[in-house]
Amino acid sequence: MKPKPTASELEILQVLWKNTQCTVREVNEELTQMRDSEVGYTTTLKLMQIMHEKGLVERDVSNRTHKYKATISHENISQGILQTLIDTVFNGSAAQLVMQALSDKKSSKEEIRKIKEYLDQLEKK
Amino acid sequence: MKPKPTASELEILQVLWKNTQCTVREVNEELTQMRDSEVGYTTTLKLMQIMHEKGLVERDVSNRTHKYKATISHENISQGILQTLIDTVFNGSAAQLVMQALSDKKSSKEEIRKIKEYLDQLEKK
DNA sequence: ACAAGTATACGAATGATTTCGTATTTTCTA
DNA sequence: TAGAAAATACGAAATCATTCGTATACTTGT
Repeated sequence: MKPKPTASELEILQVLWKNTQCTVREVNEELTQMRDSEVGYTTTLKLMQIMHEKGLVERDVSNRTHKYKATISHENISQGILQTLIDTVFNGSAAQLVMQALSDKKSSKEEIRKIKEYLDQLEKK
Repeated sequence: MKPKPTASELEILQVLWKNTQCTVREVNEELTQMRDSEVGYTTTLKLMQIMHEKGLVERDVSNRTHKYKATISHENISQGILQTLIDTVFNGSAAQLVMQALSDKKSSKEEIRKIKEYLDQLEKK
């Protein structure tokens, strides 16, 4: 089974999800921008190599400059993370997590409306 | 400021939140049960001592067998975790997290109704 | 063709978290 | 009251994640 990505790996996946396909340099530059600070190029490279070993990314090696793609979807990963969170922190109740997530939030009317719509759809099924 | 609990520390907080007050042994036994495997007693002890240094728990030392309590609420911690998650994985949108959390779930009618009610209240404000 | 620039590979330092062994003290019980 | 059982303290090993330095190879422009 594919191992859970670590925090740094998740950051990289973030970039890959946005761009479909990336070189190490592209990822490295995005990363440097995301954090406030410079990230060593070889640091990013190494991480992406490790992610490749773990099967979290695949790469096209046909050119000198390798191209990387995520092998798992955002949905997949975030579903896993949420499930873990629900199990370990919210006592198994998705509803509890949802309400907590919305509690302090100044969620816009717009957002709330969207969520309600979504719930209506769910109920139909 | 109080530091974010690590994964293991969170597990221990879990137990403390359920029981209000615990001895190391009680926590250790719960832990052993939660995971499938034996956890060394001194391992649990050490972790709880570290948590004490960090201010994540307080303890009553008046008896030989110390009693531990969490100093932070479940709400506090889970709010922080959710916020981080929203920022790093859900593009800043609480709504996105919420919908994902409910997506694959066979949330009961009952749960959905509760959430809707909650949303209504939110809108009023 | 060579110097500068850019790529990968990889080992190893650093740092943080987790686990455990051992010493010491206290309590209980036969 | 002596010995077994159970508790704390603490240092340090083991593990895991992150960062970086260096070697080496390929590409390009002059």
